[in-house]
Amino acid sequence: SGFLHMGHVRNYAIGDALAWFKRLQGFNVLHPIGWDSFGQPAEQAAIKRGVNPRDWTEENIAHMRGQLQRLGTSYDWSREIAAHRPDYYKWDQWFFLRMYERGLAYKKLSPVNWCPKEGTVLSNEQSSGGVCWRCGTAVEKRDLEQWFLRITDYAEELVEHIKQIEATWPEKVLKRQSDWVGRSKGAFVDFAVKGTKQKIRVFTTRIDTIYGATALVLSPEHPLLNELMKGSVLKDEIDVFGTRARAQRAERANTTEEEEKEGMNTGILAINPFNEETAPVWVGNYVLMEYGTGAVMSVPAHDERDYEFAQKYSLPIRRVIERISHEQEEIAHDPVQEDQSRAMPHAFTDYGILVNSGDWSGKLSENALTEMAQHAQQGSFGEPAVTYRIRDWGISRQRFWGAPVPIIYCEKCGTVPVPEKDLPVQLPDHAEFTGSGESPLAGVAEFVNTNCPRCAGPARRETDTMDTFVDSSWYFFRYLDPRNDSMPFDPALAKEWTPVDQYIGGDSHAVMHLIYTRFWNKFMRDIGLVSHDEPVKRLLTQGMVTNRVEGTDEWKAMSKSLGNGVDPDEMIEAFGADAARLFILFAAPVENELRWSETGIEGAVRFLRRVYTLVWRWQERLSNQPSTAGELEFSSDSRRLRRKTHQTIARVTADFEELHLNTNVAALMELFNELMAFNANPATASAADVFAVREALEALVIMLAPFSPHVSEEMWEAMGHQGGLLTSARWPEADAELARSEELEIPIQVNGKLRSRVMASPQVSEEELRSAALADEKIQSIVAGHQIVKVIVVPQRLVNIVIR
RNA sequence: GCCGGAGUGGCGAAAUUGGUAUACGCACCAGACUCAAAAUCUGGCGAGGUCACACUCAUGUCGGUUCGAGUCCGACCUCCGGCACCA
Repeated sequence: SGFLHMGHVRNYAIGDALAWFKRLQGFNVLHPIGWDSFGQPAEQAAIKRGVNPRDWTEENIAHMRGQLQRLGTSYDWSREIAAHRPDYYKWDQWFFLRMYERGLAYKKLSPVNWCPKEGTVLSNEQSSGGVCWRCGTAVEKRDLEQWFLRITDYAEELVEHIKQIEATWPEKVLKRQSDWVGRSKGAFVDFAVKGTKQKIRVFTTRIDTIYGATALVLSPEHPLLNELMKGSVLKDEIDVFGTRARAQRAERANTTEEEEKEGMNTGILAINPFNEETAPVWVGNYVLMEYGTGAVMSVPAHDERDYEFAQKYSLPIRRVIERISHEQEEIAHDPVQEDQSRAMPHAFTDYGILVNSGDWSGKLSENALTEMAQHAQQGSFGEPAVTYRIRDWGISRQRFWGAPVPIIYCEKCGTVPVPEKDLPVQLPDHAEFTGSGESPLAGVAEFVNTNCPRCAGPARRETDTMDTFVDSSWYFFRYLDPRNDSMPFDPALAKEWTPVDQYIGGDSHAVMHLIYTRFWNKFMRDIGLVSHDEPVKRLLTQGMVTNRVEGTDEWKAMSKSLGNGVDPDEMIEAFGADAARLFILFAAPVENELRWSETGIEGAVRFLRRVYTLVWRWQERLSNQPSTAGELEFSSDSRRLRRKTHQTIARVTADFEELHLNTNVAALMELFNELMAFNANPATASAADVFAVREALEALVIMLAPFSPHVSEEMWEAMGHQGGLLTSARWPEADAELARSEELEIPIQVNGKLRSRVMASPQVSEEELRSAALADEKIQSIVAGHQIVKVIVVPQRLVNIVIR
């Protein structure tokens, strides 16, 4: 939208710190940036202010690039890309054509999510919860002809491959994805319609309860309904019911309450293939056409919804599963008799023992799941089945500022894909922005009117553009090869560099971008562009940066509309980029919400200034040639400083791998505090003292560079590294020997309570430690008069004396 | 309702995965410097208790395991997030 906010700064500060760390360790790091520049903000600006979306976008990019550079981010700008440029979106179109060839991109008329405020169609992922992901407006359902991508073909893999990333992606993201794909195992069962040759197919995950099915319930939108009701006196009434149910469903799209269940008996009878009993066929507003087969068998005894429905309409409730009893004798009773007499206060949804179920009675219901599904298959009235909740990805958008769908409609030849040699299908320079809801491209005659690539006759272009999530589904692969004009990227480069080692973003994209990009990767694998299943090895979901909303107690993500945004440029102006970055990484763990605070950032300024001052105090001594440690005599104080230095290096190095950046900054502050406490005067310090100070300061400055690069670079130079940039320095290595403590303080507990401490050498034996503890004066006075039951000695850790 | 995650000082948060709870920072208090203020420096800072110690209590609540529990187990409470009739 043109301006960075502190949420961006946090994201980039995390990534930049990691890139610095890995480069200093000697790795070859690809650290790119680009612009997801198609989409609504540019189009809104065009509608409201009449500006050209392309100019507006380019200006914003220039501004944001400046902001990023002022923050000192270390991107490889030679790989910068932008989605709205033809050399990028050409490849969106190329991918679309590859999918079209394989039947993975298709057009169909279907009820789609329509945001009335934005005047466009949205995907299911973008209208999760019944509201538009951008503006929060309740979405409506409209029947429109739209382009879809067959993400459902990959539903199984999207669930299955979670195994490959579950150790390195946040659990909550994978959980949401897994729920979104919504795999459920069950069975299809065909119920014959009495007196016709028709069958009604239901999906159930509980085929074990089928002897308890006392009705079938169809969705009001079920396609068979019309045919079955032909000639029935109830037909008109059922139609009215269906229309009303649809209207009500649309109305409560954004409410949280469950709708009252309503239904109507159709008068049709269906036959349960397991027991040949007839069951009435109803229509019900709670049966979704979009899931399963749009028809369910109603088992009131063992399903809460069916129970509620049966209660309301007095349908019979037949219990067919009994709880497994722990008391042997209870099983011996005849459970059928007992159940029939007992009213059920609610549905029993657990597994148990089948009763009242023909030959299946007495079996464990859980085991019957597979057996009954196989039985249905053998009898040709059903089969085991897996269904998914995820729907195909609708990508048509009635917008100008996106990649045109590369399709041409010819009167003679029909739907014709644009030949690859004609890509990109370029956006025109100008269009009318009415905000009316129809794609602005439809009003651009020179765009719409074209010739058919097959017959050369007059033809019209598709005027919808693609969802911007198409652009972002594969962009990180383009960084590998940003100027390639014959392929999206060279597969050899992908093999070398991908999957992405570390991806950083918000968890708001859990079921949008992050699921699309996994899908896209699998498709790219299938056409031979990449060789791995998953695009991203490790994912970090950073927490939001929030600020108080003026006049309230609420902390919300910074945004223009709430007026609680903080401009990074103002922070840079007031405190400097280094302090802003340091504070944002220090204040909280990277995945936590971060509440913005100006007093916090002042603390970061203070720390940097103190380090800087210290470097200047020692500068003169440090610019001389360093001695080597071997020829020096270290005092106990300088050995202590060196110990802290090497302990800190070890700690920071390890914590960086886990992105525990807040504790890293704390560790650097501790090292600095140790340096301040080091009792040596720069004017008179011994060579050994200078060595220890140099070692500590060099380590400190190098390890500070990922957080605060500018001031670190300047301090590096002041320390005598003129001409040798910090970027070419090497990350320090911890010497385990020097990091080891010379003396340990061992806590002594009595009955688990801390009572005293003794000093001991790290080599002290268990026996020595035990006697030292017992010899301690304080311990003796506590223990006196008690019996010592035992003494627990944890080497190098503690002693616990148990007394009675 | 279902599924996740989290509860530690006034605040942001640490705790090597069962071994000295409260590191580091913010805020606050006192002192030094200053005519004064800011900045800077020094010291203090969980609660109770004490001149000061000692000691007692404290990681949402209650219980359990253990020599020892912020960490493990069980029950509960509160907050945050996700999903929403998915058969």
